[in-house]
Amino acid sequence: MVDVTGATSESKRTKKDADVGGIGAGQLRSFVERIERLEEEKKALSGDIKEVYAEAKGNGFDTKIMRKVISIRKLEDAERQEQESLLELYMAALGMVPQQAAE
Amino acid sequence: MVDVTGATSESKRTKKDADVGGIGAGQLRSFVERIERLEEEKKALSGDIKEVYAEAKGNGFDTKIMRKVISIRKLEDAERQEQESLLELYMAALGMVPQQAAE
Amino acid sequence: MVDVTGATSESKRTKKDADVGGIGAGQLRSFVERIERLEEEKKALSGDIKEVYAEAKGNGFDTKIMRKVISIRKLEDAERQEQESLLELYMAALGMVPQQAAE
Amino acid sequence: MVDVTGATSESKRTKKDADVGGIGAGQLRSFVERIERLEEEKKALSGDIKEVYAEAKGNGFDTKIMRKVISIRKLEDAERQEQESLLELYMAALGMVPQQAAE
DNA sequence: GCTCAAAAGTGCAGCC
DNA sequence: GGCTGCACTTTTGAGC
Repeated sequence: MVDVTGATSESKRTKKDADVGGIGAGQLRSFVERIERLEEEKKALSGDIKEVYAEAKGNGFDTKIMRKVISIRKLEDAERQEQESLLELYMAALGMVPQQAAE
Repeated sequence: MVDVTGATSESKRTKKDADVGGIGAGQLRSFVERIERLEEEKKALSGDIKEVYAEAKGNGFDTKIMRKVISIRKLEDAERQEQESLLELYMAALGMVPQQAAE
Repeated sequence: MVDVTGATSESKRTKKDADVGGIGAGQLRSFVERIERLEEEKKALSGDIKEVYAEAKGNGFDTKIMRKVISIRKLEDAERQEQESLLELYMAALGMVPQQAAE
Repeated sequence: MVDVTGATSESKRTKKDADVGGIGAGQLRSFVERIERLEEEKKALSGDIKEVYAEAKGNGFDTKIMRKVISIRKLEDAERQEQESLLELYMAALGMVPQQAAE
């Protein structure tokens, strides 16, 4: 049998579930479940977004254009942040402290 | 100027923010903001997942294999759901009604 | 004028069709035509598939269920391949070499 | 057991593989296999296309731009066909016969 | 015509 | 740091 932990173990004693391959299988299980839980939440959010688009369409809006608008706003936001980080860089280079870094 | 609402308006009165193009711009704004909020939450979850992988890696696990394991589990889950929907389909084909349709 | 070859050329002499932008335009043309030919074949196959479904429907089969069945078979096949690649991954992690890599 | 043929049968005798649900299961199997074969060929072609792109990249071409070029050519071709079919329509309306369909 | 699912294209992260 | 492979997004096509 192979090491299902995915851990780079060197002993590979394969004792029991709680300690397989020299590294905690229970720990691995924990990581995997946490990730799967988070991915489910992501999936749920995707569903929510889909619903909002559906609702918007039901109110006569063109979702294709909406998506475009949102993507543009995202781009602009990214640019803005880019500019801000550049500004901070300049300020740091000039020995200035940022008034208040936005959290 | 073009109609940025994406609404299938015919009047395009462009009065104020609350009513552009014959359909509520405020309503559109609301939809857009809801979507952007949800997308932010998704992004945050992606970050969380990334962190978990990093933590796992810090504990000696091979993230590449972990990802593979998770993808397989996802596949198995997908197949299970497929089986269920197929069963429903067969039942429908046989004129049977589902005992209780899950809401 | 811009470089339509897509090649990372530095000269941009734009002599003739056989040599544009310092890199063979004829070569590019060849690649493009090969791709377009392959895509046409793909499209033809899609048409063939459509025809088979139509024929099946003409013989009294429910194409919706057929599609479902086929998708499930595909899923099962995908999972099988996933399992195999996972096995390879495990073996690699254990420093084992594959007996013989299937061509 | 349910009717796996997907056929809209009313008898559902479920005799054996060659005749399930009143309609030929063997026939269904034939349809399914034909479709799966065609889909495999499609997949193979996708792989071929991928290879051509890789080869082009290896020769210094920018595949992203290549894809753009190809998509534009496809669009232009669609437009051209649109024009031609319109022309044919006009000619038919005028009682003219098409000389010979352009290759 | 609208909705939904499959396919393609794009962008990103991990790896060499 | 370039590249391959992967995930997400977008687009296209089929079904109802």
